[in-house]
Amino acid sequence: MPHELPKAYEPGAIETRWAEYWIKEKLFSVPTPPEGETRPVFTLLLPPPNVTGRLHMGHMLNQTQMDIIVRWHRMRGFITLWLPGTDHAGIATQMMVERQLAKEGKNRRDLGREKFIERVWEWKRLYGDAILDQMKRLGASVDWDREYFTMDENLSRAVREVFVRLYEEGLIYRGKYIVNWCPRCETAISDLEVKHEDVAGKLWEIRYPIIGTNEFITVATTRPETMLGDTAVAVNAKDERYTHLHGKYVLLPLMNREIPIITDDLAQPEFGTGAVKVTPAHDPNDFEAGKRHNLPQIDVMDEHANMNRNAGAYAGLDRYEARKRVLADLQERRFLAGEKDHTLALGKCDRCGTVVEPRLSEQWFVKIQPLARKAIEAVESGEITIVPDNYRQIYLNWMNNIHDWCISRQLWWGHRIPAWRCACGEIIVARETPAKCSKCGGAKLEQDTDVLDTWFSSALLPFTTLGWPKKTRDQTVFYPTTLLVTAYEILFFWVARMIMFGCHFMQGHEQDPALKEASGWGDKKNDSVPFRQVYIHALVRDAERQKMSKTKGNVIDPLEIIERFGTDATRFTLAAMAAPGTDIAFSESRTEGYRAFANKIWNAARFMFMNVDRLEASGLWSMKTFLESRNPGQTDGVAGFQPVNLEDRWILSRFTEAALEVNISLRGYRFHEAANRIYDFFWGDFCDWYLELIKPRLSVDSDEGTTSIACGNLVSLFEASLRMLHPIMPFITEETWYAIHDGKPPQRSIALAQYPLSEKASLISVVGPLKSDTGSTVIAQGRVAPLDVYQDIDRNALLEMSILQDLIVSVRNVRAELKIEPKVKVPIQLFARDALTRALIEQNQGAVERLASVETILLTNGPLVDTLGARHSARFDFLVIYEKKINIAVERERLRKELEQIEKEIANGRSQLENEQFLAKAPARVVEGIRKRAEELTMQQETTKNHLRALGQ
RNA sequence: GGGCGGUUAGCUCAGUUGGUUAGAGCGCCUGCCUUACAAGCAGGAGGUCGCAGGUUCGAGCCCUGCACUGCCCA
Repeated sequence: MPHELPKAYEPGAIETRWAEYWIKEKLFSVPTPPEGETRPVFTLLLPPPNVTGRLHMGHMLNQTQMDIIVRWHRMRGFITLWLPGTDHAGIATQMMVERQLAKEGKNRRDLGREKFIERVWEWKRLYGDAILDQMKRLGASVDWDREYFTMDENLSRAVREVFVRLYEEGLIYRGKYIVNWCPRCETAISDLEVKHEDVAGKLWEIRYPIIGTNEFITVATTRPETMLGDTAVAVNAKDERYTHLHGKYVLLPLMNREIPIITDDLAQPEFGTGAVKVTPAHDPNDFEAGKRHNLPQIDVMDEHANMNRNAGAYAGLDRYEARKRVLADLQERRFLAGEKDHTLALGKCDRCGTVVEPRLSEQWFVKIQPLARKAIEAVESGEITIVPDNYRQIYLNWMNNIHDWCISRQLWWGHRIPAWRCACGEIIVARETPAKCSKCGGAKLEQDTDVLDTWFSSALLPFTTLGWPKKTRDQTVFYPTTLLVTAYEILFFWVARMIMFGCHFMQGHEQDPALKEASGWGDKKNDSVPFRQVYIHALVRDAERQKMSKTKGNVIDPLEIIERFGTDATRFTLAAMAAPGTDIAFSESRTEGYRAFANKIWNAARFMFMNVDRLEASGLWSMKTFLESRNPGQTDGVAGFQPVNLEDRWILSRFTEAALEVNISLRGYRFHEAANRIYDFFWGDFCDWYLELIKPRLSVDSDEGTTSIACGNLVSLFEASLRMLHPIMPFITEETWYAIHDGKPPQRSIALAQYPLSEKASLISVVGPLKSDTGSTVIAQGRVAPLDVYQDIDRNALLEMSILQDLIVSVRNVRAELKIEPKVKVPIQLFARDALTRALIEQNQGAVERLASVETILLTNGPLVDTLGARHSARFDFLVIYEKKINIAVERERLRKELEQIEKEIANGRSQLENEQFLAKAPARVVEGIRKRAEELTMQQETTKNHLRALGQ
């Protein structure tokens, strides 16, 4: 069947078609594996995007990396479950809907709680799946049958269960404390949701008159308006300046309230005047001090950060207006002693940017220490590994300094706290709505109006998505999940909390031992952890390394990039730039380059099909017969390949090296290594050399056997290369793979075929470098592998081919120097220094002639004279026979520069070789290398000198 | 204030326990519409690896200090 492919690759239609096909066919759905299943398991939870979300570059990077790892595991034969879902995102979603209401001139209170929540659900139904639809365009191979939403009934029930259990265990408590309050969102937020920003502010000094004396004590503050709520002045007990004031009282200016001078470490002698005002209701440190000294708490602001009745004359004013008025009044009454510039770290609401107000209020908290202890242990003991490793310390530092977690939010959208208050004052925490009070029996119960922090529910997902609190087969198989891939930003928000909850609620859980062993986790002792590994990826920035943000307007829309360059090229860009631990400065020029790569693959496919079609038409070969004979569905290698010629042996070895290395790179989440390795192999080896070398064998002039072997080799190597590339570029590989199989492949998708050499690669352990003689491959340089892996690499073929390539490139180089017209073929004289090289060149004479535009090769029996157009190397000399038409002056200059370079290196090498210390201490391999290099250089030096002489110098 | 990272070609970045000649993509220069590919092919220029010391036979890599820069935490 003839293949009509357009000359340039057009990804658009192809990609959407396959994306739809994969979903329709449910290729990635994973039913619960039955008892007795022995295949290895790989489980990955998708960090649930917000229902308010639109796909951005961060998602795209995150999902590309997950999809690469997931597809790779699936092709390696793992039962591979990738669980997708979305997060209800309490504050964000509520804000969206409130904004929508505002356009109608309404607010949520106009609607009432119930109506409002209905409205949010409606909004979620309309817009909440937008991001999942966009995900489908990326080709993310998730199990859509298991898609969840954090407010689903089963997940909500699990949230209540967790809350009640923690409450019963004394790990959730309710209390009146200072929390971070956002006056705009009108809710408490956790420490993590406050972002600190250094701003230029003032430090004001205020004089408080001391009762019974003519003295004043001067306090320093950045927030003068809160003085209205002062209930003490603190000095340090060790500060001798104030010793005489211990036990005295001051009269609080503007309020005329008598408040004590207390001694407390809150006051640091070096800061300001050494005396500080104490406002227990408006500062967390003052709050603690207040408790130590039994001070009253006077709250002077309301939930909008406006001054309240307790602020006396200032009631009703906004906090900043109040500050101005307080300062003016203090000034007027001569209480203001000074004003200094001062930079302060201002806390702002992560969500809306409003300056956070420390507020005294009644909230629910998680007592975090007992949970943190287990979470620290899990990471310290290596039961969970974090990649890159430096995040491990960051995690542990945070975990060791953790504070109790405020989990109640004064919102309507979210999981409502399962606590009820009886008229008698009793608080009842229960899984189901209680009918009557457990203490007084009264039926007048009111549920807590607050909802839970969104992260509280998402922290449970690794087990609740697998059916918890029921004990399910899914849990036995898929828990702990294998990996978590996420950005650093949510290491604390989400990752840390999942670890805490996982270790707590899944304590005692055991994964199916056979599956655990098969999956490679047999050495792990703790199956309560939510995942075995965490991979933290970088941030995607714009080309100027700026963080992308809507306000800056530098957001790159991944869908727009996809439209222009294709999903495959975009994915490849992200993979190729994703060196662990480094942020990605996304540049379109790179994507353009990888679109060219896709085009290269496309055209290589065209070349293959062109030959296949031609040979089939002449009855010399049959794709169908060939494919059936090799049974490609059953192999992870290059089945049906017959290495008869040097180029065959060579490309097969290069493929083997590449595939082994790609597997090893993916194992370590080194996506950039894997991507570059495939790129170099496919373009640099396969297209640039192999295709060129086999062209003559594919031509009609060749005999039938030669042709059919060449064509079979071409097809089988191409097919295997597609499988190697598939995790990174799923679309173009699926398209061409289907074309190879004429629409009837052995599996329903290349995604279900086998990954090249993954099993062999898994035998290679990564240890220190064991440099080989040739140093030609990474495999040889850095890894230890059992012999049977090395046996697949034909070292002679690699060496021989490198000699040929060296010859061809050198001749091309000389041709360019001599300005020989590209079309003109020239004869060369060639002397081979050893028998191997001579035989090699004789056997591959045609290749050299064709690829280097050589007319004939005249083999000589002795070294060639040095003259223009000649080259000398360790293995051969050659001379291009051509009338010189070059610019003498330019050539001379070039040679002079070259000579300088050579002599510098010779001097370098000589000084090393004359150094006895070096000879004594350096490994023989290195010394030998330098010696060989020195010989070569001396020869080159001679040649270059001779050339210069020939030019009249 | 505390902690962590970065500084390598014009740009964006690789560089795996120190070892022969520091790489890639894009850009640039020269020449080619060579029957798969001009989104291509062939060739080329371009780097005192932030600065200053030190350890070592040998440093882009290890140590110390400095400069600039980014991020996180308080």
